[in-house]
Amino acid sequence: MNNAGGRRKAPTIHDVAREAGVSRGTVSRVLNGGHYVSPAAQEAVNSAIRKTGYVVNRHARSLITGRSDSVGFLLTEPQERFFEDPNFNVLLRGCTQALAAHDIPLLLMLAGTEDERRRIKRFITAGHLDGVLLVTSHSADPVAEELHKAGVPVVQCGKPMRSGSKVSYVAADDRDGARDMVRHLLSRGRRRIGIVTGPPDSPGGVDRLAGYKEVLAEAGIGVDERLVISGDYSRGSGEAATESLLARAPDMDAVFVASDLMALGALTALRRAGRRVPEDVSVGGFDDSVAATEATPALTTIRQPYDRISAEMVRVLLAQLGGEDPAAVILPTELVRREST
Amino acid sequence: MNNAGGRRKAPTIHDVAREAGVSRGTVSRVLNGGHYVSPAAQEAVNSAIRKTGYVVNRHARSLITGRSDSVGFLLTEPQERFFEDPNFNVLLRGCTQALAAHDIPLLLMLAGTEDERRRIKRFITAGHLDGVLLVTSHSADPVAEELHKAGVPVVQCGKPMRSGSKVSYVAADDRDGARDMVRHLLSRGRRRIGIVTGPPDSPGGVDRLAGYKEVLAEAGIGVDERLVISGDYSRGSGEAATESLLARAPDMDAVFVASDLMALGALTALRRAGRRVPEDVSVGGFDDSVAATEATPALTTIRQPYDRISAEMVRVLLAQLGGEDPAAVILPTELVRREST
DNA sequence: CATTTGGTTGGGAACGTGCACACACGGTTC
DNA sequence: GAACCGTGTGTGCACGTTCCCAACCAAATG
Repeated sequence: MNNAGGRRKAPTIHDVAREAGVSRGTVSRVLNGGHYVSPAAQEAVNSAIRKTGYVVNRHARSLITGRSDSVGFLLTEPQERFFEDPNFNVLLRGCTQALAAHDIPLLLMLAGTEDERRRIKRFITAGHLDGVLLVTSHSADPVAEELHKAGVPVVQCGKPMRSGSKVSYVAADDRDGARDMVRHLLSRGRRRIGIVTGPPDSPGGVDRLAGYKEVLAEAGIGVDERLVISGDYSRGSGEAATESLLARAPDMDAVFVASDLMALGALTALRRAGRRVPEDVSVGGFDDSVAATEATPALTTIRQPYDRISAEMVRVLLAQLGGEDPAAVILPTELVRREST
Repeated sequence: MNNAGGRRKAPTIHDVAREAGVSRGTVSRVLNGGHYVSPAAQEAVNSAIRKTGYVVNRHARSLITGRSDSVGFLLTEPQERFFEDPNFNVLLRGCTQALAAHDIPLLLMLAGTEDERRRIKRFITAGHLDGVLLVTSHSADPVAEELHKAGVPVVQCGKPMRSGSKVSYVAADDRDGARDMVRHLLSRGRRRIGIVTGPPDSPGGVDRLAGYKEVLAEAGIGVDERLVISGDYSRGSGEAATESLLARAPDMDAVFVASDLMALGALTALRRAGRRVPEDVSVGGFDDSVAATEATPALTTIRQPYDRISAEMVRVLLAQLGGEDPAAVILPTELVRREST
């Protein structure tokens, strides 16, 4: 406590070594696993660390190991979606927490513009990130493939479109979730079931549509193409798409909307058209974001286990840093019944 | 470890020097400002940098300078609010972008639990963060003061409660915003104006209440304490508070709610009570978050310039890193008229 | 008793950078 | 001719850590 405002300089591994009466090498060994260290030395070093308040200098460590012990959270979304979609928050928070448990800081990087991407690529190739957690909705995004090719461990949230890709990913079971929802709507006596699916170039769009068609076929109901339309996951597109559906098939008695945010738009469109939910038209969403509980009526939806998704993303990434091969993880979804069906 | 893609090791300042036919020192000088370097050498170095694709190694630099050239974004909110409140997103994104322009990475750190705080404090005192951007709603938070005392540059979002504090902050003009809103409600012919303010230990609560009282006094209308209640900024608390107001003062013809999120709750409570908005009761919010535009009816609200707030937070922090004194910045608000008044 | 073995320890070298310092240069001034 | 300039350039060292290697020791083996 010598200088008032100024930060006094931190104790180094050298100070700890002197305090414990051992060499720097021994302290380093205690720090990194404690192999080949006698119990006595171990204890001496640990108490010296406590006494001096020593914290390892990550920069010096990184310099020699070549690792940075930090991870990037890369968001390739256009800004509007980042504002709008509460799911990103849940994901971001989950990843931050899971990494914190391993003492790994998370660097947030926005990669919306080409300029931002260039800067990030420079940063990564300079070795300042051990790995990257990638979040994007239009998962045909080439960035994952590029980074992977460059030898950077990547884990993507959501299934990549290109099936040949060897990039790790963690995703919910879109197809199965869609099946559950459509079966549920059938069980409520609905037969003219519409769908607002995601973009045709996103697996969320393709797989949810596939599940929908599968169950209808199973039930002996053919797919009426007038009941099928796609949106871009934004609220506004859900509203417009539902309007189109109503115009094309006025007898529609249910609609499965491939995201909660779009489902909010669907509710607006239905209200404006004078249809009551769920009496006239049932509405099913997808995600179980906060939007679902806050909607009136509260949305029946398919819960994506975002907390588990983020935890798995971190787990897979760390495994990959440890030398394991890329992996794909698909997590089960769950139907959450509320008021809209 | 040369894996499949094979990351070849990055070129160093030494490679650049050899390529340019100069010494490491000269390259370093070009990198850091370019003083005392001849135009010829400057040009040779720059083209060598381009040719080799050299990127400065931040770890080596940090090791010797003692700076880390990175900034922490500290969130001391309990998790629910982080999920719920879209304003955090805007702030986080704005700060990330503003920092990226200076090539400074942002490290996201959650400081909800005591354990997380300890870990963060260790991280900071180890010198791995040059400064901290702090976001918290209950701004009596001691963390800002603690970090400041420890000599860490801090910029807080929102006015600190303790008036003696020397911590930098950037905030919107709460009091003036509240004045604008109440004047607006008066101009719409309302006279029994209620208020759901923020927690009494937050400046958002105190100052907005002060502005409310001020304008009522100005207009010759006394403050009816039955029309005054406080919430905690959550949607649920807005709903409950509005219910209480209606019970205590059934003749209320307007309510100024100190956050958009709480205003959504107020709309719910009013709808349930059979009051039409804005015919029977006008509702004014605060923030102008996405929630305001998406509500039905769309909320009249006080716009907090979050984009400018984040930009100013970064500006003030960088200035402080450059040796300037802590500063307080108060930004003007703006009334945004929509359907709810 | 000499030698090997295996756990344990210390010391030197390196990682890539910035900074202090020394030095070169041609032109003044004393 | 020596001592000073100011600008431009190269060199050695330090930053705090990990890694490698040699040295040590006690116990086990020949």
